[in-house]
Amino acid sequence: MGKFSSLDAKVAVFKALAHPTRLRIVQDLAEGELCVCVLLESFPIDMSTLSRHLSVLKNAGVVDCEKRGKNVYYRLACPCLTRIFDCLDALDADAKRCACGR
Amino acid sequence: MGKFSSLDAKVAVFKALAHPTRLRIVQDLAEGELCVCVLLESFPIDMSTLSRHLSVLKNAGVVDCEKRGKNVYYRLACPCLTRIFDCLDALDADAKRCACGR
DNA sequence: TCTTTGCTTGCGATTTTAGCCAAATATGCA
DNA sequence: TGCATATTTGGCTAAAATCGCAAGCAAAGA
Repeated sequence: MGKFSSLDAKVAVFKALAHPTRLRIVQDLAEGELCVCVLLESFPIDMSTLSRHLSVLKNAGVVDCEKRGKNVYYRLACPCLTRIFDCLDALDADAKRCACGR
Repeated sequence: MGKFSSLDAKVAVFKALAHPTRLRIVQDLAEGELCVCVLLESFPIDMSTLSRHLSVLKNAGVVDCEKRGKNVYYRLACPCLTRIFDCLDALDADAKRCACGR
């Protein structure tokens, strides 16, 4: 049984992505791993709030983290997750790739 | 500008999918359009609740609806949306398709 | 050991979402 | 026109999510 095979696991992934800050975090992490303090520079929010967003993403299986020295580095659990964005972008960018022709 | 190009539009899509009932509705509609009364048979919830879930999906641009006679028929706004599920399923079913090798 | 830095967690206040019931609306049929 | 059916909307309450502040904790360095 895969990580995202159950309905609830999928719901958790979508719920994790269903917040502007978390979605931007995921987009940032698509470029490569980042530590919390670096992420914090991109977001005008309290570090505790950022930390909670990261834990939502982690619990959903969207990201992993690793502590190295004083810092905690977050990365996408699977880079393939960005394909989800590709799906949406494809609908915008290239109607021909969309089977329904819209 | 496509329908899902902005961050907020993407968030709305994920938010719409971030509920077990709505996710199952989308899965059901992937097979083809259905009217509210038929959908209702699949879910042990109040019709008013179902109607609200459908309006969340509609406002996010995930589904469209059309009234024909006494019934309202819902369908996926774009069948391609099911590619989002394919993305997740691919991670479970076929590790080779996943660039990160997990 | 003591202090600083980086991050997480407990908590309370506020906002958002979900659910049901009841009322409103719209269509079709008698 | 009047009634039944199908769906949506208003109003309410309960539950969940969000946020910042303050406190806790672990690793690093003085």
